[in-house]
Amino acid sequence: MHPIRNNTMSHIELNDKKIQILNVAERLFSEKGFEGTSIRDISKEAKINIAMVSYYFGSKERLLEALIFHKTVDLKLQLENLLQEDLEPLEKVNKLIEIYINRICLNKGIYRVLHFELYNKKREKSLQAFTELKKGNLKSVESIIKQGQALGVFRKDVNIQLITPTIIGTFFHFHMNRSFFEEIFDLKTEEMFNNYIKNDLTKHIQQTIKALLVYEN
Amino acid sequence: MHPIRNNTMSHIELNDKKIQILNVAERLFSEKGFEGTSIRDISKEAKINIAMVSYYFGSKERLLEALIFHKTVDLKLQLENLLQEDLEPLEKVNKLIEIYINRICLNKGIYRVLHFELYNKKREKSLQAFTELKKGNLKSVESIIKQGQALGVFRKDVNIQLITPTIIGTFFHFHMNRSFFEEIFDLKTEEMFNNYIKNDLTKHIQQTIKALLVYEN
DNA sequence: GTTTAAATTAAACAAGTGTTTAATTTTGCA
DNA sequence: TGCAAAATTAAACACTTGTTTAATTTAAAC
Repeated sequence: MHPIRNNTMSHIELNDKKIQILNVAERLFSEKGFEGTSIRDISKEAKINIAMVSYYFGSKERLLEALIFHKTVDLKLQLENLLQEDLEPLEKVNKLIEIYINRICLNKGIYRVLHFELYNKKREKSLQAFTELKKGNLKSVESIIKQGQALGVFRKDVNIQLITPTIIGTFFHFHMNRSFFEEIFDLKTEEMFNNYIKNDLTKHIQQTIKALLVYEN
Repeated sequence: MHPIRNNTMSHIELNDKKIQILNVAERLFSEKGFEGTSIRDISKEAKINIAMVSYYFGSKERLLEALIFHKTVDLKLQLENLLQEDLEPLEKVNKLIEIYINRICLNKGIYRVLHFELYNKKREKSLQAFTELKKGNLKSVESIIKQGQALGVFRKDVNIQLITPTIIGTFFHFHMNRSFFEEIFDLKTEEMFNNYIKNDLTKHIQQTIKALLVYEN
């Protein structure tokens, strides 16, 4: 009768209505935080009954788990594909940066949620899945850089594990202080803001990482 | 009778009990978020009556405002002092990075709160104060870099406004994914974690910014 | 010691929370 | 068409939320 009681998260099937709920939840969680968003908010915007969230996902907590799972499954693949491509090391790194920015741009909401709601260690389950994802990503980045080092293009005294923080961190900080940068760069429209990211911010990050990787004392 | 009704935030005097409340609030807001922290949580940990928060600060919202104001007033000065120091451009930049990291380390809590709770634009008042703070900081950074450019030490095609996001963003991303980095770097104790920041992470950021600023094609 | 204001308290307030229930409607299949 | 499972609903549940009230205690000034 009840579709998911005593079920594990990864086996929940996603019909249209569930995906609709997840999308609304993503936006609201990202805008107002997990605690700041009520199930009534979600059901109102998704135009469903309050009970449907519990009916479909079991609880608000498990809705969050389902959301994180749903939005991160395909991220891993994209980086692994990049590994196989036949590109020069620096081109690969630049493409890596573009992929990161693009991915996070497309999923702004969930990344905000991931960072904010997984910071306190209580949500063990979601956190573990997220950690595994990051480990996989780090491996991909590692082998791209080591390829460049083996070819003598990249210097070897860089802290590879800290390159991702610089890429994502720069982008994220820009995003988290959006209204500030909108003001100082005079980015009046959504389009102008996105264009700034696509051109200037991406270029800055690529320039930074390139300098770090190829600069000789 | 009531000490603060119809009063503006900046004029609230801070006695010991208020500061105690602010400190507890900072920790809890940072751990569980603004919405995730109840006044009862705060009053319990601060060992005061629930009504005292409203009595002292007027409301939970104004408690947050007071917290932000209280914790950011002296940040501006530190950067302005650095400007006056007689150092080589690169030394100045390195010291700038150390100041940033140190400041945020000392005030981890409030910076988390600032980023998370000020992201949605509803809290106009606190947001504006924060924006002014960032503008001032940017000015300091700008003139440090321009000094280096005038001396011919730094290249001129860097996006100065995006340097702070790289510094703070890298550090913040590291902090927000603390448990992940604790795992991959095997940082078992608080001390080891702080040492990693003080040595490796700081070095990485300094190395990155140096490369960006002095690298020639 | 009395008085007056401030500090502190327990209790109550209305509103909002996540979740469950039980009844009803819709759906898919025989 | 009939029937059983699934989907959907409104209502109620117990609980927590931020805030206010009114009473009491503490502190300071005269």
